[in-house]
Amino acid sequence: MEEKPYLTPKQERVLNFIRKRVRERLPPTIREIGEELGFKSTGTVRDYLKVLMQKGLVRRMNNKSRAIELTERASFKIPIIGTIMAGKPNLAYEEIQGYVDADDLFLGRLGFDDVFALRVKGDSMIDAGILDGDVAIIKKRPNADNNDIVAALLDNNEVTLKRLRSKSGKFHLEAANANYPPIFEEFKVIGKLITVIRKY
Amino acid sequence: MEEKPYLTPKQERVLNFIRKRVRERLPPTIREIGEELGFKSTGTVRDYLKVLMQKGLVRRMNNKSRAIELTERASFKIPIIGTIMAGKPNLAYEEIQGYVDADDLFLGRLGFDDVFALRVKGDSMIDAGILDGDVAIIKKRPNADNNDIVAALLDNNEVTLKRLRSKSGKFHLEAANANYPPIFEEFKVIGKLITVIRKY
DNA sequence: TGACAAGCCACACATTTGTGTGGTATACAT
DNA sequence: ATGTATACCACACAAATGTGTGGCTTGTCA
Repeated sequence: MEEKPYLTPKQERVLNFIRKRVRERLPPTIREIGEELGFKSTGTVRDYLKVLMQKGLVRRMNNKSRAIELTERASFKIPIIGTIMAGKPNLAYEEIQGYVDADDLFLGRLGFDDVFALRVKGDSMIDAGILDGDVAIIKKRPNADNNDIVAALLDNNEVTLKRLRSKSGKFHLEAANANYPPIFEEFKVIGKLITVIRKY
Repeated sequence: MEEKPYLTPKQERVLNFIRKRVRERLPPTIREIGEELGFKSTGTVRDYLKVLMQKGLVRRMNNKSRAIELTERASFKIPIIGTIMAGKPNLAYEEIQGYVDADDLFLGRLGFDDVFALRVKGDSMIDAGILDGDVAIIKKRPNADNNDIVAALLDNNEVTLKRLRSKSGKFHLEAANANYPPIFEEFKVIGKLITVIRKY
């Protein structure tokens, strides 16, 4: 599934140090790497960086201090566990099926300039699994497709989360709850639902 | 709610540029800031950095390149919009009620060492608003309280997401779907549901 | 009329940092 | 034997980067 180039233990140590520093905010300088790993020559570190570059693990910019970039995504990852081994007292981390990338899960590669959140009030979308108190992540858009769940601005200046329906060329809004009638009045789509998050 | 020191527009621009660069991986050098903001002297930039430090917004290390650190939490934030102004074509960002902190929303301040994710299969928790395909973020724990939703390991080595119930001192598992009977067989709690995420 | 802060600039200098050349040694495969 | 990869070092040099001093305006507040 994932292509990981072979790394010698030493090379791995260098890469791990870079990872650590990047996580902690500031990529290291060549001399900082050398100091940490016990190299007395900057040339040695450069040799390591060269192989890491050749193996596609890091990118660099010329003549720029600390300009070491990891090619792997930086945002934190949560393991997805599949089946669990019998009898084991702990989770079998060997069984990790993959990782959820947090940023990805949230925004799916969108920037977050055009993204905002609404806290859901009421139970009008309960049959769509959207409950009171959930956080709805909305991608700003002036339009949407049939059956999309959208945030819409009503005439009374309320924002509501509803499913967009088209019937014979005209759009209206539908709740996901039989107790709420469809909305045929004027409205304006302000965005499309891309993610729902609920905390317990 | 939040103590934000007063910043002049110019100071804000400098801070925003630093934020941007930090997000994009590498804090800027003094000269990079000057270039972006149109300052011809490094001294000017240092003046700005000095006030930003005095106002507690950034930290610096002496004689270290790019060693500008933001004091604010780094993880990205999504604005929560409240009511929307009438007639405005765009979202009224002045109406932002606050920000969702992504990391926070996910994990609620927990580290992510003891956290993993399960992709939900089936509709057994549909009445709790947990649908097929949702991602369940689980905090590893060997036990939980009555009414908590838990990930549990069954005797047949399957992992399932159910609500934990105690009846006269004994625990069993309940689906949130009338079509599924409660589970009284042997099981082991492996973690507690803390977040549900659904992507559209 | 100060005094003071915000906003700028020029320029010299010190330090940090990256680049590059030329080595040495070991191990392994052809 | 020759080549190639790994794994180091010393050292000189260039470029980037941070520091510091001394200015100069424009406003505002007392």
